[in-house]
Amino acid sequence: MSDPGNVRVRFAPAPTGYLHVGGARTALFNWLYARHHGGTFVLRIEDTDAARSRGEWIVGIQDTLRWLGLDWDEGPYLQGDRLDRYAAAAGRLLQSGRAYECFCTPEEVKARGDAAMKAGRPPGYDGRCRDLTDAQRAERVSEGRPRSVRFRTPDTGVSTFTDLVRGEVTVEWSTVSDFVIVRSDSSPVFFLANAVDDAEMEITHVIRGEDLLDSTHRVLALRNALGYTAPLEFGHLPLLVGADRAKLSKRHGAVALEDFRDRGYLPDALVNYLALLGWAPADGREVLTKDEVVAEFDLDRVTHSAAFFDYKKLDWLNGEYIRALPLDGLAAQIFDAATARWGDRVDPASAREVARIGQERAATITALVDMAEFLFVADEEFTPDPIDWGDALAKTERAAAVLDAVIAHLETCEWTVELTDVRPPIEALGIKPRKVMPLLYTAVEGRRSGLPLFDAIHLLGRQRSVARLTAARDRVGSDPESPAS
RNA sequence: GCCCCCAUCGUCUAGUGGCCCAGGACGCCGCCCUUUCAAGGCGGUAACGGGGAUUCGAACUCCCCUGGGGGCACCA
Repeated sequence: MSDPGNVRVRFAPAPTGYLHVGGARTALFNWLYARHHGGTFVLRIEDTDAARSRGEWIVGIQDTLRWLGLDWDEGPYLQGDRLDRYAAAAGRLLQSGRAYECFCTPEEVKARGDAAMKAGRPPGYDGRCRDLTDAQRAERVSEGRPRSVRFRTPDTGVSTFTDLVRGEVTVEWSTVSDFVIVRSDSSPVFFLANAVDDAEMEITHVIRGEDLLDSTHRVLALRNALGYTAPLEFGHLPLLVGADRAKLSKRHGAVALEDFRDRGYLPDALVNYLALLGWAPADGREVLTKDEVVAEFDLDRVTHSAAFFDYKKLDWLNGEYIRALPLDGLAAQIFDAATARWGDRVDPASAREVARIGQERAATITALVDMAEFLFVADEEFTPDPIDWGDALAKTERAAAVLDAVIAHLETCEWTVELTDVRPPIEALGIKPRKVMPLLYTAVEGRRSGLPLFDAIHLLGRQRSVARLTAARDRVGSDPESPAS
């Protein structure tokens, strides 16, 4: 649109776990950037860490992206299929002297790094193998020492690049130590594979988390050493943080996207919410369709500071989406979710009624299904929440009389929603209906809140409703008289 | 420890020198509506971290401090 060039972006997750909100947000922003600019969205799986990568995660990540509606135009490319390219690139770097063989073990490097840090020096690689002679190298090889390849970073000067969201970022090369690009088992490390792939896949814009900001200098140096000259721009997104303001990670409150699906969130609502984390449209709208976000999205409106994932706001937004859903669609979702829980006790017509009656009141699909539990659960398994029941009973005067009156009414009334309104018989006792509602809700629906009571009773049917109220009446009777009266 | 990034209501944000004694949204509080609870309507509470500098004038520019975060792996 505003940039008709051939934008090519990629989402490049490591298949070392499920996709969490941070990763999903990165994927989304890449997708948005591609769609806004009419570009190409590439999916690339960075599985160069064989020890941690798992095939099932490769599948899981794709499932999640599909669920969110983030379709990719190319890929998934697996780095595991491209190892020869990385080896060739490493060979070139070795050849040109931009990289060198390193015979230090990870343990040695770590130990020396720790010692350096204690002594107040930078903990990075100390350059021990930087300038080995041929003879020294031969000696180490003959000793059978492990051999990795390290990239030689410049000794002096500065590295500067212009970040699309943050502006100019500069670092002194003296603070960037040499880093491994090929492991001693000859597998490539992230930096190498990343640089090679971004070049060969003709990526034009790298959009990723701010935790990768510092590594950009290394990637740029690598690209340079490899002779890649095509322009590549970077944009670093603010991190998503937990309640403690620390980066979200799997062991730190990061929730798998699948959990959102299981908990009844709508993908469009989640996408909408995620888009608002670090970005806002110029006009301040909060509820936006994907197309609207695509139309407005660009990196120059991405914010700079970390954002906290606020479930309260997501709940509100998800509720907006549920309320906006066509009844048929909501009914189908309720039916599916309820069937998953109660099997063939669930019928489409009832599910549709639940959807119709509950649509206005639920924040999530799951919450709505929970409201239908009283209806679909087997009668012998129906147990009112003991806490709700106790609270309601304690606050209800003349509970026994109320229940008797309601039961009598329901046993004889015509079975319409209008007539399952149980207020008249309660009023006839000289009691305000609102005072006894919690008790009746709990008796019929098992909890103090849920679907509107008269609809619930009507849906449940005369026999089941009366049975539950009678059971409640029995419980009251066994109490040593209504406590509050 | 060193390097980098960041800094507006509790939270997500608008704001790019005067329109801002700072706007919106979520949350929270109150009222209304009402079949308890929600939803909805109305109203309210609440922020430019501190100090300098530039300027007739700073939330917006610069510097310092403070605070927060990230990075410094044969993880990505």
